Amino acid sequence: MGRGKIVIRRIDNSTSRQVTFSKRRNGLLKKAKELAILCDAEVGVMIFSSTSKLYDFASTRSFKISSS
Amino acid sequence: MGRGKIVIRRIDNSTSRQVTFSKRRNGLLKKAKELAILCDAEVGVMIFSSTSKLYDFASTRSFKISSS
DNA sequence: GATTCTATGTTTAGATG
DNA sequence: CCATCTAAACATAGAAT
Repeated sequence: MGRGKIVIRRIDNSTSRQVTFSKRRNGLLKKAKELAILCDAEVGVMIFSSTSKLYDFASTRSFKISSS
Repeated sequence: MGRGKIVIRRIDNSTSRQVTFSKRRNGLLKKAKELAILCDAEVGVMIFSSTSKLYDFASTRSFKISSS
């Protein structure tokens, strides 16, 4: 993607890491929503930034937990 | 993507919906892992298929929940 | 139910406001 | 910190297996 292949490994430069976090976080949340809608699935995503700020998505108000 | 643009709306055909679920589920989990590694973030994803089968990913063994 | 193929649509790295 | 641009990398619809 973009100008140059990247390797999946922690990004050392903190500025680049923050920018990539912002972009990919939005991308992940978008994909989660699409999966839930397209496939009628329950999807939950939670992301904590390195500064512990939470970004999340849930396809329903809550997950029903039950024993099977 | 693929041969023809798609609209984000529940896929009516159950076979197509199942195939798309399989592909996009893997795509979402992969993106989650990449985000966690690249950006040093905590990421958790849980996906329940329409038959309630669970597929998930967590960047750590557990999330530490605490009041702020 | 997952996987392979391939044309095409989507995401995104890096640079720039 | 977020928005936009562009080219290149990546994800994936549809068909077939």
